[in-house]
Amino acid sequence: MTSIDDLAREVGVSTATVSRALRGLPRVSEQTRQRVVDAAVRLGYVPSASASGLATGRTRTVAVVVPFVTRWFFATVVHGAEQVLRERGYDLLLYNLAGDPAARQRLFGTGLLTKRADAILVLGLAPTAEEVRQLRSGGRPVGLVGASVDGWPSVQIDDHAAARSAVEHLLALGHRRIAYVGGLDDSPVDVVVPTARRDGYLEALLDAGVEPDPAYEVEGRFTMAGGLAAGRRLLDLPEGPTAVFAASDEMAIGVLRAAREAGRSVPGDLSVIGVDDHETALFFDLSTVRQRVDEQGRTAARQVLALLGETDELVPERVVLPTELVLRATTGPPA
Amino acid sequence: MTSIDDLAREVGVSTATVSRALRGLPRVSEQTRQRVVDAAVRLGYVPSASASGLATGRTRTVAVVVPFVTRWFFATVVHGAEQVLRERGYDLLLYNLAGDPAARQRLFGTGLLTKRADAILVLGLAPTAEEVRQLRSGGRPVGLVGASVDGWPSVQIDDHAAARSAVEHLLALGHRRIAYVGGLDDSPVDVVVPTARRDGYLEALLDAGVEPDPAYEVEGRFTMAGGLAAGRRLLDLPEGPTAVFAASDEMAIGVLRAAREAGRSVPGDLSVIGVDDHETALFFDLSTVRQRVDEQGRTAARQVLALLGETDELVPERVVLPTELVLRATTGPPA
DNA sequence: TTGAAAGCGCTAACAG
DNA sequence: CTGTTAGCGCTTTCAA
Repeated sequence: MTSIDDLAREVGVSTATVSRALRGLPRVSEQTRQRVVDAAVRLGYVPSASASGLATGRTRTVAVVVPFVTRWFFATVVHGAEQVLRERGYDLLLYNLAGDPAARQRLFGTGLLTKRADAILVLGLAPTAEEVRQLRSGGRPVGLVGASVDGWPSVQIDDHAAARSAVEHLLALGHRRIAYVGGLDDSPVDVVVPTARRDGYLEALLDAGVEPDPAYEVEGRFTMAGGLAAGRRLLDLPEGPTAVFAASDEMAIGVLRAAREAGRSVPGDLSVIGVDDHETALFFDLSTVRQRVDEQGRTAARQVLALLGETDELVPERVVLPTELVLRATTGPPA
Repeated sequence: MTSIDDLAREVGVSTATVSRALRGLPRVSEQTRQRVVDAAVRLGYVPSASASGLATGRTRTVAVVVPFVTRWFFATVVHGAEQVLRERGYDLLLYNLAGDPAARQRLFGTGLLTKRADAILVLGLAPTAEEVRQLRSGGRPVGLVGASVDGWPSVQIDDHAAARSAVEHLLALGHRRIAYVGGLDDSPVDVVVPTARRDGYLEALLDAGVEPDPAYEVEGRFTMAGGLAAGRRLLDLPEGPTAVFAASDEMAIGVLRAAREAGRSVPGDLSVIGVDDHETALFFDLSTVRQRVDEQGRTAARQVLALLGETDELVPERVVLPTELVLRATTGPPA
């Protein structure tokens, strides 16, 4: 492992000069810079992140906290964020809660994140007041995806409007018995998104003069399996819905499966619409509300980089990305 | 940010004692340890990773290199690895190649990884001889998932056998015109897995006395979209296959879609089988060859941790995890 | 334009 | 059982 000293000795300059040369700072002659760079390549020199981190107090690392890496949505946001971070030479430290509340507490409760990263990106989590306090005390920029907190940058879609547009589509088709499959549970995650989508659903119904039926609100845990279970429950109802709005495509796909199991035709007997435009939605011909997922990651990364002074771009503090109704084959008029 | 000095002063001991106490080293009285720990909690002390990294030469971080985070398979392996790393107090640095060959070269070519992490996990990539040399020169443990290199720990399935079992199933059903959808392209990734699966496919055919037809080998890029395109091509053939073995479930799902588009019934007109037992496979009733994906991540993590001296477990150097034929509704006898 | 030197916060001998 | 001390490999004044 060649160190800056080796390199300095090799070139015959001081370590200070090497440091300046390699980081493109002024006050180094073009000629020396060239010699330093050449030698660095020749010796395969790579600066120690620990050493420069210790000296500068910055690690050139961003911590990304995600509820579940295995979910397409979060993986895609991570992908987007990674790309722009990498461009600026930042590394990405991944913290996967995997649905474990203890992990969440450990992570936010201790100053861990703050010590290890220059900035923190929190995905799909609405930090509690206490967590906000703890994160704030760390003094590092924090960016949010899918939630927002005063004074912090955030990226999200208008969940309320997205839900409304889906439900309004179903209403326009003539449906009145419309169910909602979402995540209302007390899982460690996703507390704000499902709530907003449910509110949008309820509001659209009320505006259309349709009385919401509590039996039509079912837990789907944001997974296909959860959607399947939810779909079964709904189809077992004495007077079941003619249409289902699922707060995510994965749940919608589960509902589709339940319909098939029950021998109901889609959209003849049951219309189904989701949210996301998940990779698989196309393959199920699923109607959905599309959102640009990797763009959310990219934007969030840009926001914190801006706060770190890494870019001159003006990145708005609170970004709300548009959604788009995508009609495919799973929605149609009721029988 | 309270430092070890602050803490030492607070408790009235030396920094050395604080360091020992907090790391659970011997040669500290239980009483002092308690006082140190209490004070640490009270002051919210968290050691600086940069400082201890610099002092020890170890960062308590593992770098994980993945071709595509957004693919379910890799996200799931990362999830598995993350869990066991976290247990031992290791952080995970994520490097997503996202299919960019330049990124791959930058990553392996410079000593970056080696400097930043105590160990490296490479997923779904068969390192070139040059890359092996470079990684080896870093002197850090390297673990592989989905490939293997002499002297390095690895976890994989027997791709050859997995493919054979799928194809033998199709043969047993009476199919003779069996196509292969895989990844044969020169993408930066997956060079070994698709090849092994294709070989298994060919061998199974030959053993059964079936002459392989080159027109039946189609590129699917390991994506649903690629599988769709592949399926279309196969179904357009004058004398198309009666069965398709896709090297991944995602491609198999694409083929299913192509069949539906073309009005072919599955498995009546076309049988389809994949590999993975992807989350979505159940929902498509897809026959497949199941592999335990997160277990691959867990095992790989354990292997490098063992090499780092973090565990007493005996972890075999080369692990081959079993696969299992899962028969659902997309395979049946030819018409 | 360059160099000397003092840290950054922690660990690891070595003494005591 | 505890403290002193010398680094780890960089960055950053301050001088030259």
